[in-house]
Amino acid sequence: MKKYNNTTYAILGILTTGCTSGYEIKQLMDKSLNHFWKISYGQIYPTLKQLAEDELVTVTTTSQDGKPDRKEYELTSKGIDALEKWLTQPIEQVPVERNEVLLKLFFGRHQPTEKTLAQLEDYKLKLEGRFQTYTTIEQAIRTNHANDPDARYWLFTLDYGKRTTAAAIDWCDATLNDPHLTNV
Amino acid sequence: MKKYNNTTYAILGILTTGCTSGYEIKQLMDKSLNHFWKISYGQIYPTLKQLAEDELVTVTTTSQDGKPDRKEYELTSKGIDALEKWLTQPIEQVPVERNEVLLKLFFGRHQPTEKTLAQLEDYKLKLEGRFQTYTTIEQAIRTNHANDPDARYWLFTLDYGKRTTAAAIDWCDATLNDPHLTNV
DNA sequence: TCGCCCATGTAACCGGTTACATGATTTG
DNA sequence: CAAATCATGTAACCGGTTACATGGGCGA
Repeated sequence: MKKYNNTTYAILGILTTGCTSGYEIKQLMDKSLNHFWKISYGQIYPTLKQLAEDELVTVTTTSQDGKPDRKEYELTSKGIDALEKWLTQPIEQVPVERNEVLLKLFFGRHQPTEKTLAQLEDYKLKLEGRFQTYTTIEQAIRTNHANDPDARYWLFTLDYGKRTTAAAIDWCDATLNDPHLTNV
Repeated sequence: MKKYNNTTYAILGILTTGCTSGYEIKQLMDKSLNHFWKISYGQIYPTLKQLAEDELVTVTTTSQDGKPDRKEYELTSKGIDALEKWLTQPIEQVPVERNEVLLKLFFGRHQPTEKTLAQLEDYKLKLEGRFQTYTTIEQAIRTNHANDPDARYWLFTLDYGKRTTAAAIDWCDATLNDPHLTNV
């Protein structure tokens, strides 16, 4: 069986949740797995085309009056097989997450301490904003998708985001208060 | 002033730590900021060429007997300015970190629970390995670079890695023991 | 002798974003 | 009247990895 990249499987997977068009896929992704897998139309449309060629999905074009034409994609059994096979494969390795703040901090010696502190404060604020976003999404899922069988899995991914973000915020605090940084 | 990408600044920054050739840059990066900023020769050599053209660094080719020619790069004052200016700029936004395990977990409903558990166990093992690596590097810095003025900043970045990895491991444990997952 | 270390470099490729083009309808 | 929403798509570009080419020295 042909190998695809993870983004292709993300699209395949999202097709199981009831959305059918490229436009809908983008919308659903933006509000559900945006925090760990963002994608753009520049990927979605060509990928759907490819998936149709490979018969992992079928296409039906429907014309709607007053609205642009719409292509509806549906998973084939071949598509479901491919998705399920991918799901069970363990990941090869945990990828390195690039972090611009750490990169700047790494060269912190070439900068007055107050600038470093400002950088950390700014980062902390951004992380706190992100944490808030996670909490908001979590509430939305709990109220709007209480009976959705997918919901529990979505909450797991949010919990991951909250925990790692909280740890990063704690690190900001610890570093901001580190005597090695403040008493130079 | 021209804008460069972060990798270019990473190279610029690493040139302040005493290494001079492309080969040395790669080596130092592999053992110091590899955990949050990996790069390959395919980026290093063309970037150094560009930096020399833009006069942020100077080049001197030295021939060594018994060894291949070697190009030594040195920061110019213009290069130092560019680096310092970049250092103080706050980051635009915290980037989305793609996570293949979360992506698979998100579609966990289409998989038997035991497979999901296996995926999580595997992930946890990999994270524990990474945590160990961080601890090892930390010890190495404390013993080999005790008096290096850069060392404290390096330790901050390691602390970040340790904290966020530990949080991810905790999440694995919590999810593995979550009754929503184990009693289906 | 095999493979690693030193050392530089490039071409092909991949994954992804951004900006653009098109165009009707609805909402403020 | 402007702007957003619905809807599809492509071309240019960017950042990055991988694989390859070259070639002497050195240790097991």
